[in-house]
Amino acid sequence: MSSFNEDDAFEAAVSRPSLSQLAMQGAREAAFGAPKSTKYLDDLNPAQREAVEALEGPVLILAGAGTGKTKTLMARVAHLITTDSARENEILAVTFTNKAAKEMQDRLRRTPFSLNEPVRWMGTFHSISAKLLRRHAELVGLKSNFTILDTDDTIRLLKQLISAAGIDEKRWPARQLAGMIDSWKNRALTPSAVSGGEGSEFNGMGVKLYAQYQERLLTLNAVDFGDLLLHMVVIFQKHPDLLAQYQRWFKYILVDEYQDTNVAQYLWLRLLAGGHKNICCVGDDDQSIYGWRGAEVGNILRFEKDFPGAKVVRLEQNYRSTPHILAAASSVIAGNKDRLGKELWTSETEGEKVRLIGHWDGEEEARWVGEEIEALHGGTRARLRKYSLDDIAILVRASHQMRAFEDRFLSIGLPYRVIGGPRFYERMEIRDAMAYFRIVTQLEDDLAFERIINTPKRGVGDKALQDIQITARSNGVSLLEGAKIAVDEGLLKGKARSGVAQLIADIERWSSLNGPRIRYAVEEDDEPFEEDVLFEDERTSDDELSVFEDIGYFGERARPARPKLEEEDALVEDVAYDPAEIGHIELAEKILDESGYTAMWQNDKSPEAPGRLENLKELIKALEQFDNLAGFLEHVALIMDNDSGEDGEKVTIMTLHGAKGLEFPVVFLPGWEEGLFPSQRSMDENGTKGLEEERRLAYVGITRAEELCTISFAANRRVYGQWQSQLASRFIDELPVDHVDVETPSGLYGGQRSPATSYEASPSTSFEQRASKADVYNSPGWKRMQDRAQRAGSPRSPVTIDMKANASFTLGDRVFHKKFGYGEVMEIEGDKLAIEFDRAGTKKLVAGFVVPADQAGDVPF
DNA sequence: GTGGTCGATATTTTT
DNA sequence: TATCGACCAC
Repeated sequence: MSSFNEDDAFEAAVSRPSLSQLAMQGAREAAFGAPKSTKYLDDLNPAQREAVEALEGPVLILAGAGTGKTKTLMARVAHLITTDSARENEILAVTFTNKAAKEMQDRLRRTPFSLNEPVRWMGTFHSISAKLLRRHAELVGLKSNFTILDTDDTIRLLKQLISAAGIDEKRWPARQLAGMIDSWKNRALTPSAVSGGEGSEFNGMGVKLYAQYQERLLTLNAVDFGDLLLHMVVIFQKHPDLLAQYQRWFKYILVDEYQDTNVAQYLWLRLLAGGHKNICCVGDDDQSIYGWRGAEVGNILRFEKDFPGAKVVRLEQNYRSTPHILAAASSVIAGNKDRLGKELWTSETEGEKVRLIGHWDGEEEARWVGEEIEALHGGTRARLRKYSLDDIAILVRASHQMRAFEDRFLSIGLPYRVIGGPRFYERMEIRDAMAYFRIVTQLEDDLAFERIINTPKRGVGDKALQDIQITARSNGVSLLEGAKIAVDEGLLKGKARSGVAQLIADIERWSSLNGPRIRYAVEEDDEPFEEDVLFEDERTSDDELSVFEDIGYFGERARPARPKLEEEDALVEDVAYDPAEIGHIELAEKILDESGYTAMWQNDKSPEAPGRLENLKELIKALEQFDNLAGFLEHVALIMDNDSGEDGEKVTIMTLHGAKGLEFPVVFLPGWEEGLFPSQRSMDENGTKGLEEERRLAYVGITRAEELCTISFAANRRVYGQWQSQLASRFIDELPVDHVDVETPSGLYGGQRSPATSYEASPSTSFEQRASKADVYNSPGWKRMQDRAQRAGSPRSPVTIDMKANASFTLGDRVFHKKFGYGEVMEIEGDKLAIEFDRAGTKKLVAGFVVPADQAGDVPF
């Protein structure tokens, strides 16, 4: 099989070989196949190249921030394929987030070499595990069409178990139990493996409840996120023959962000890499910030022991940030003891120093940042270029810090986007809609049924629900069946009865319309062990296979729901359409309409309602990319795609955690105060380990910046409504003085910001010397600000008025704001409005951010 | 079964 | 200070 290789064609065209050469080449190609181009190696630096070319055996790539990690990884994939070491299909590439997986796919597409087929086993630990578990579900007592529960489902389930166990839910919240179970699963502990001491936590019932929970999941034919991995680890451990097949299949394994792996993931990898040991892990111990979530930095620190003879390659040349920014980051991270050691460097020489500034309070800080952003955006900052708002990010330690910025930006009319809030699929309306889809797709999905039985209101309360649950349990059937019996036997009365009866009829009708029940051929080589590799006893039986096919769990690669009669569809066997079937998109709309769910939000007057309807529309739109509801549900269970098509330039506000892996020309790092950052709680709960993780967070924050990094802190901050005076963070003392400019605080009622004056460090400071909070506290600007503050009294921020154009509202107008809802205009001051919101109180806003009440739903951000 | 009030509570977050 | 959940009154 010869394939056209673009690179070769390109080279041939450029070098213009003679006809005879061409003929020779043709002959050679016919005999040996086209010579493979390794152009992707050309723009790698020596370290990257070394990492790419070390194909065999265990390799650890220690890739500092901004050192071309993804590029290197993808060049490695290219190299594996070009050197015929593996086919696309035999490479397992694992990431943590879908975003990272997607980025790899994109990157791979841009790598100069040509794929013969897609690299299919590239995805998150969870999505790959789900794919594997669907094949082998029966080995852990599940059916292949199991449901993947999210955190919310889990908590509701645990609540039931806790109250059934007669435990006071108040003292022992389900959340806490969920956290414990999760951490057990993160450590690959099945109930029987949990140690006695730990298991008797949670009022002595910890493990018992864990075991009960697992049983319940099995009867529900459901798994939680942790199970996806844990079940696979258990399967691999119990079935060495099966494991051996996968070991043989996945010839090369690549792992991204290895420092974030937990024990279960580590075992998962170790098992799969156990045969050939061709495992290449990329990571940065300095960016391990998920210890609290079960990540074990130990995994990366121990790599060489786990895989003797491992090759370790360090990527230290940074292509992202200026030298000052790198110096600051290096200087801070040097404070950590447990490190593999790495020093970032750059060939760049130019750049602004890291800016450090103290403010009087949090609002002042937000005000200053707002003004800075306007200046940067306007291009009026000396020595600096003009920036798009998209170039600018504010990275905070805790999400509550975002508020000050949101409030401020709202009132000066600076567009921003908050990343990280509730994820799309976590929103109430999305989950409700999904629950409808779930019950229709799987009539036994009790949790889904429970969720929607009274949404919208059908007069079904706790009592009615309980009756149904009892009926279902005593008959050993699903809730839906139980409900049917309860209706038939007259156990339900009045409203509840008619409501439930209607719902049951609806669900059955929708379900009958749910399709399409296409049988589509699984593409050749899509999965290991089709035909040739599959051992006879492991072959999925025809029955089971048809389950997959019917519900479309191979849906990602499946053909369109109603394939047109094109040639390739000749592969589709046995296409059976029921003429009564409607497409899944229409069905979804039908369900939401007929259930009254859409109407419920249309009649809702709360500020969120229009947004929720909007989200539902997006949900429907998202369906277009799938062939059927089942395939879609799988996607949503595992993916948080929050990329709602945003319009216009916006400043990004997000947490430091959320910023890992991203980069911005301009970064603001506010709130560097003891207790807040480093977080007091982190230090209290995890001591030095906690502090080191906080420090790594600081490192991550600084290294996000390409051109300009501004660190700030406030002397006073409102914490839970109480004013507290704050001390500048110890991390500030760890900044290298020669790479930092101390800016003059504008101070209380300062209004005008003084021009960027570089604070001259005392002559005795050497290159290695650290900056100090004292530099700020002793700066003339700080003293001036303190004086003013003392004269003015309590800490509070001035309100500046920006006179921007337009908007015509009259006193008393009813208006709508996306965040605050409906309200009435009470005051007008230029283009600024004071609005008394029905629910959110009185706010001052720029007129551009509200619309007349009758145009709700069409508000700028 | 719904709506209101009161009190406890308060990082970081992916799948 | 703000939010969420539980409990109580209609």
